[in-house]
Amino acid sequence: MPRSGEQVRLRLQEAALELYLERGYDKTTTGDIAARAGVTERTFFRHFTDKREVFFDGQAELIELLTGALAAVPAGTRPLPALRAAFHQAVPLIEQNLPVTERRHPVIAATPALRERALAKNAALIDALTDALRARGVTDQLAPLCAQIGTDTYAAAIHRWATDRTDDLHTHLDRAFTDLRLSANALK
Amino acid sequence: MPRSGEQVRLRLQEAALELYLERGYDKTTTGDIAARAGVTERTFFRHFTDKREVFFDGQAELIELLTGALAAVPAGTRPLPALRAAFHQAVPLIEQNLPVTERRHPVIAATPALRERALAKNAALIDALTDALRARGVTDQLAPLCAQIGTDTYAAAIHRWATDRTDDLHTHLDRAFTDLRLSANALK
DNA sequence: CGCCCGGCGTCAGTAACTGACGTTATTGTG
DNA sequence: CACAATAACGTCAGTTACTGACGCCGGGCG
Repeated sequence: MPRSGEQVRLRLQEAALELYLERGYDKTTTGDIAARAGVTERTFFRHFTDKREVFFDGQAELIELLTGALAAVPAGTRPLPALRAAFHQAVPLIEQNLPVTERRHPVIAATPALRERALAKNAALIDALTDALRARGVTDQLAPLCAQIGTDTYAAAIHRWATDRTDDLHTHLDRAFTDLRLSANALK
Repeated sequence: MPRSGEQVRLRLQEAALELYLERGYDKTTTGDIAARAGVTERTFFRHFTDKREVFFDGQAELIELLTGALAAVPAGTRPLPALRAAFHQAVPLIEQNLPVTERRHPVIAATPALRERALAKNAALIDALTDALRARGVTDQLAPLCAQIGTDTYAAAIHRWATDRTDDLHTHLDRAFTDLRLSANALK
């Protein structure tokens, strides 16, 4: 059983967020974060592989939730409708994480290194959804394309929702997928 | 007028590619690259901002070509057809760069740090295309989504073409956009 | 009570970058 | 054909992200 490792981890995350907001990402060292969390720099790197990773946690939960939801969609459902249904299942988790996400967002937007990592995390989600689509019988040709496009639409919906919160996330989700359908219909 | 800076830049790129292929990205230092190019480590960082950037050059040309091609598409053309037309214009450049791309690909695939940078470069392209779409009168809501989806489709086409070269890149491009249309049509 | 072990501290080391300053080679000018 | 101007490079010192090795310490378990 761990001593109190999980609490140290949480303190490190909170300390990093605070310092990144106060001084900016570049002007805070990993030693600063560790000091505010009451540990040494070495302990920081025992909990997080690098300075960026402390900002992106709980991604595994989202991937498990979405792949699980995708597997639960009735067989025979086409890829993009299946993805849309899975994303609807994730709405509560996203709404619940909004307070943290809103604090992180300006830091990520202002820091290229963090944007790169955010893109990498998104790519990992797409890879997982690609595998989940293949497990549903989607072609190797079609699975990566649909996973990518579906995730993009989902991301667009979240962005619209975060900037204009007059409507529900469910509503934005359906609206974004409708935009996708209408835009794609203009091809040919 | 510069001394011979451009040749040094090219030697550094070639040296980096060779060393990354020989020992792998992690086991080659920036000093190694500089030494093989016949310069010092400091000079490496005068030509490239970091160790990853030496691998991603000529992105500006592609962005200029695509945004220019997008601006040249007849007004009134819907976003995704316009993007498809622009991507067709870039086919010669991509075919011409294939030899270099093929050498870089295995290194990028094996190196997470380089994949992150590749994703960032792709994101920069999407941002440029988003602006170009807005200049064509596309909504702020629709422009980012279409730029993202169009670029994804274009990337899928290139990937299919690179792995199965029996067909033309033009053919793969049209096929991928058709896949997009058919997949999106399954929404409702 | 003593053993075990997981988490932490300490120390030393590597390598990616950065700023400051001096040096060389090329180019335009009289 | 000198000769200044300047862009590119070398040198040096420094910071910081990250890693491996080893020792310590506290808590569970027989």
